[in-house]
Amino acid sequence: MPELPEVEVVRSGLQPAVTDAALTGVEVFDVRSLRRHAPRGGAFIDQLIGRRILAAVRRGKFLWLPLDSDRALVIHLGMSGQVLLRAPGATDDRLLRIRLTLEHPTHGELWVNFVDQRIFGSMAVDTMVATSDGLPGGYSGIAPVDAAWQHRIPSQVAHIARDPIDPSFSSNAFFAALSRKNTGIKRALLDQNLISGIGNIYADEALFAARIHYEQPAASLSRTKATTLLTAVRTILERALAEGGTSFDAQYVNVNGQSGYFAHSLEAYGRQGTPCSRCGTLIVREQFMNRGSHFCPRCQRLR
DNA sequence: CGGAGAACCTGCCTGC
DNA sequence: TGCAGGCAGGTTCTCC
Repeated sequence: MPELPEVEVVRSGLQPAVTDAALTGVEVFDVRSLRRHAPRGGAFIDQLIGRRILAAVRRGKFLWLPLDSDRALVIHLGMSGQVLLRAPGATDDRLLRIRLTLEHPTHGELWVNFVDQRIFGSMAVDTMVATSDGLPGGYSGIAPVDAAWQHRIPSQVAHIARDPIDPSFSSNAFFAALSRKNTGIKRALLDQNLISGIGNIYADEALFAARIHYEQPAASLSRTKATTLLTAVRTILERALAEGGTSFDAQYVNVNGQSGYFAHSLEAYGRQGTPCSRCGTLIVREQFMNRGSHFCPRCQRLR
């Protein structure tokens, strides 16, 4: 479900609630939500109870809460995950998989409910490793300070590329990687090892804005065209973030259960059969990578 | 090794 | 009303 803007909305909502809080309770209702945690079960809880949360950090679609140990609690929302802040004693959310109980020094006790319909999402306790470039591991909303967690990253996130709104993202490295890729541009945009945070919605939106066909070979883009595309990606991600993300239904919500408004601004995704806002040609939907690709057949020609 | 497709899951909506 | 089929915002594994 969630791409960078939606995950960032969750991160920023979590940050004030969890920073400096102590983990006093962990309940796992479905161990399948620990699929990225090794080993499964007990050790997950043992490594969390009594620990203090230092921050809420995000790279691409991965979220983690560094702990006052050498580990972090890694959260991935998958296609349908939600993180909801609840008052203690609140009625269980439907499809509740994991619940954390926190004790915050000023806000008191709080429940963090991890809800996930399809169970592609997960929570995991993971060890932190140094970032390969020595730069901050991800975005935390906190200016760089001399804190060990800032220059580390959970081992299972280390292979994920920086995202395009990360100050340490390298445009040159991205362009170079594109030129080496022997595949279509949409596949490249969705490859989290090249650039992270982009999913099916924002890939279609960025390609529409840059007037590029989704199967255009990645290596065939000129430097100018690739720059246009990266600018479009950033513009769209930031606009979506400013509007609280894209919600089609109650599936994507922020930590308080509220929807985002960017769905009203979509130009291509889900708009098949309706006129292109630029030229009036009907937007087409094609099956691609087991999902839909939406584009204007006139503005976005394969060349 | 890189690239493409399958696999992992459940719930909801549509059409018969 | 019931049910089969299609669809869903992602990542990782396997096969070529």
